[in-house]
Amino acid sequence: MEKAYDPVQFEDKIYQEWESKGYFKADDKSDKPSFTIPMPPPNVTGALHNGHALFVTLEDTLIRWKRMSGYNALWLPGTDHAGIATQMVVERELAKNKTSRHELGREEFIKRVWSWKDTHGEIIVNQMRKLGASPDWDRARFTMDPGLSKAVRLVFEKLYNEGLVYRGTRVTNRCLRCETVLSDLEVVPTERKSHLWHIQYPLADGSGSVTIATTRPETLLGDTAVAVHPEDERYKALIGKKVVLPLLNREIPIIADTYVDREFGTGTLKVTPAHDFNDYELGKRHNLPVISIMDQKGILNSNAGPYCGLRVTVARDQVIRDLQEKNLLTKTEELVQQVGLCQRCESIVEPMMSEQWFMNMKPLAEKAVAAAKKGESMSLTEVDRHDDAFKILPDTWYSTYYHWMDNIRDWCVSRQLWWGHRIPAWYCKDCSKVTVSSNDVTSCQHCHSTSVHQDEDVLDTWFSSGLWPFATLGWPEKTEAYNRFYPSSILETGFDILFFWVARMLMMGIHFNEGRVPFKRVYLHAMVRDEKGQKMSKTKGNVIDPLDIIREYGADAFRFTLLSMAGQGRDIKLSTDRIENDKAFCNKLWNASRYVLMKLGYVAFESNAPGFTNPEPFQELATTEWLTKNYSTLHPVNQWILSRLEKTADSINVMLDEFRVGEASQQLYDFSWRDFCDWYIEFSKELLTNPAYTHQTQVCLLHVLRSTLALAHPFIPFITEQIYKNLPKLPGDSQPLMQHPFPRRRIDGVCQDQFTAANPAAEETVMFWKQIVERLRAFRGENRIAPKARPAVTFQITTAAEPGFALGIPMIISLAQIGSLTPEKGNPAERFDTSELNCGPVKLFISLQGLIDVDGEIKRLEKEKAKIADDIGHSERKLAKKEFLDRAPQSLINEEQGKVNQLKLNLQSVDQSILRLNKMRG
RNA sequence: UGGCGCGUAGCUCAGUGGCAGAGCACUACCUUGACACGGUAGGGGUCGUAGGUUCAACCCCUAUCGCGCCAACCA
Repeated sequence: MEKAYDPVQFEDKIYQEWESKGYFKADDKSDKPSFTIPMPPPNVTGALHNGHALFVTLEDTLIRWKRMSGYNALWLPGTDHAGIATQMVVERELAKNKTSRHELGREEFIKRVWSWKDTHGEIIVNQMRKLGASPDWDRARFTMDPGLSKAVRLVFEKLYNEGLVYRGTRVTNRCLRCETVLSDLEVVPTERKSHLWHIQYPLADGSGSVTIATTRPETLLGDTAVAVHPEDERYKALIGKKVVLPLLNREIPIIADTYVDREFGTGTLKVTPAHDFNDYELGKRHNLPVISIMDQKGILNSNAGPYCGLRVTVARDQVIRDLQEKNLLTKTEELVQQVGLCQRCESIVEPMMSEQWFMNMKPLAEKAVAAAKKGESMSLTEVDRHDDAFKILPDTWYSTYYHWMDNIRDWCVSRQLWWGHRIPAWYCKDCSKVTVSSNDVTSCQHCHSTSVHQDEDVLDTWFSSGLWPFATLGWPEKTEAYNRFYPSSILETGFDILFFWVARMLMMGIHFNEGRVPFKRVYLHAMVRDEKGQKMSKTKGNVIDPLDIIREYGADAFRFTLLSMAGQGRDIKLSTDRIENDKAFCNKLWNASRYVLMKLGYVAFESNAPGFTNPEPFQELATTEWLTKNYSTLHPVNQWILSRLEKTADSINVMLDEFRVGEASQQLYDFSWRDFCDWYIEFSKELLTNPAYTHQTQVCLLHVLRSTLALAHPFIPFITEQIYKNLPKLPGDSQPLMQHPFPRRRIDGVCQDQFTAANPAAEETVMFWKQIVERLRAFRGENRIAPKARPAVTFQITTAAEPGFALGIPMIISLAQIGSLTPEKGNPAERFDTSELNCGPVKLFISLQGLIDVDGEIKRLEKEKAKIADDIGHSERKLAKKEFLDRAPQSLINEEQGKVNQLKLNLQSVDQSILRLNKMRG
């Protein structure tokens, strides 16, 4: 094994091995239980960013864990065609070459996008490999694959026939830059400084005027009414009268509607049904005409009279100038207004009338809510058994989910783009009716005319991603894969696409799979931010490139950082400090492994390495069998580490199941570093010198190391696999670590550990020894006893604690770096050069022999005395309270009393020490 | 405006109704044959604020302040 941990040396090599040997593959015919994660398909345009790194790491950890736990694990990868995003990127490329999609024409443009996809679509996929991702690459799907395209068309047709998809004309959000309509979700409300213009509308009868306040003066050209609140005393008399629309001189009515807020502006509202969602509803209630004043590109049309041909923004300035000239603009206020921006290009979204395809979501949403409610009331294991229920973790997201679902609005699914699934609807030139079909249509189903042409629009990208969990498995065919892997087990993704994607998959999945949910659990992770908590963006220049991180720290360290910071529902502030530390963790594991190998005599590190001889060659023994057979003969330290290992494995299994990944990583870290490295390895150095324990300790070292590597493998797969390769092979060891059984308690038959390792007695014993070591070390530290000094220590022990203490003596001597630890024979109170330490049932007497700074030690003891006195006071006050004695549980009272007794003993010891030291000082 | 989350050591965060924890950073010492990407010891917090419930509150309740996110029809 190489002396230095250098991830670059082996990560790629190991990955190639895994992949080429087919270890990532799921099996359609396996009789193992299935476990499925549909991978959120990244956009083909994308390069790997930290958000991807997070989901890849989380999902890879889960899938590796389940795979090792004996499941037929399928992680189904793929990519998304990402309609607008990809079209935008390719258009930008075209612009660089001074051309445009319009110049190329639709067919040629789409060809270009496909070729772009072919050259760029694999980039991100390969970057995932760098992270160690282990999906079944052979099953990779693309949202515009023939199979998925077929599913999309079929779903559209079915929904149309069910009346859930329909064509309608209404106000929609239109991005003028992208030249398409958008769904509500794709419009990002953003605050921005604007003005509130007060405009006078003269009454038609000449009896005065009404002043309205608006942020969109140019839309007055499309006004079809002025609205006031029916109970507004100021305007009551005007209801039913008419005003003359400034600049156009059209007469429009004054209507009354409670929607109007009397407090805002002037309390009167101009109504422009064609260019405002609320005005549209208002107009519908009052049968107002709808006048569109602009075309789809935002150029004013003939309805705008003299402003025809102007861009909206230009028209606004012109309208304001003209109103000013006519003295109709009475006031201009500053105000902060919310405007909708296009999610993709951040240009202002213009609400305008257009004819689009919509999907009625209510009926589907109701079923998706029912499945959530059902799952919410169940335990995790329970929900896994019901196909009509699912669970959301962390559960704080339920309320958000319900709120959105309960208030769901129809979804505008058509887009005026070229890149995407073309809508399978054909219009007849003769009877002008529409034919919707999943198959290409050559004649009108109504009049049989062959004069038909397909809808020019494509579907919203999310329409196809909504089918992802089942369309990728071959739906509508009931393929073997479909039967085995639907419903999938876990859908893991960022909360930012809960509505865009997760909710839609649930609705579509339940609707098209006989009421069976697409996944049993939804895991939502936090967003990766920079170390200041800001969103990473290229413009801010705070982007940390995951590939740079991997190059510098290795994929494992990066993964471990992401996992340990993936606290639930919170931002992840990524900083390189943290990654550095996790690389140190990997390094620690690496070196601990080298130590174990060295002590097994498996490799010699130095020419003068102490030659531990192997009583039996390790190739010939199975550690678990050996341990099972010899468990009762194991030294408490060996039993202790096996016990710690088992507990850790157990809680890691529980935590991973509950998606408490951060806590699971913490457990792994603490066990590996604190228990295994800091204590067990140190203990083992002493144990190995005793021939009685050498062999069993070697077996334990090997067993614990192997188990730790297995436990850590889902988190940090590369380094663990690499170390594993260097370990002695046991009988039956022909597989790589990634196929090794995951350590766990014997709950489901997958366990390989046959001995019962949970051992509270051994844990207690070793804990006691550790405490003594820590007391002694602290004593040394505080008294500045020279590191090389080896003070002699004697002890007195209670008879209850005596049995077994002898076994701990060499351990304590070794770890506390003392000269000796022997039973106290004389009366230490008579020796001035001895300090006394109280450690529960053991009293330690340390021969100081001029080793210490007497004044310093007295000072320390005084401080300790004060602390103990303080603690005694605290406890005694507590015990003196009648209410406490009456109400607190007896066990607690006993515990408190016991504590006081112990503290008093400690106080005595301290007093004794002070006394002696004072005498010593003379 | 509503919903949710967060405010704990200098920083990043755990945490449980029973005298505050970890990692990093900091200080001192240690180059001990796995590891200086290391070891040992140490300093540091009235757990946002104010009330309440309780024998006991960082934890439960109420109010309040600050930060963040999400959903919203106030032009």
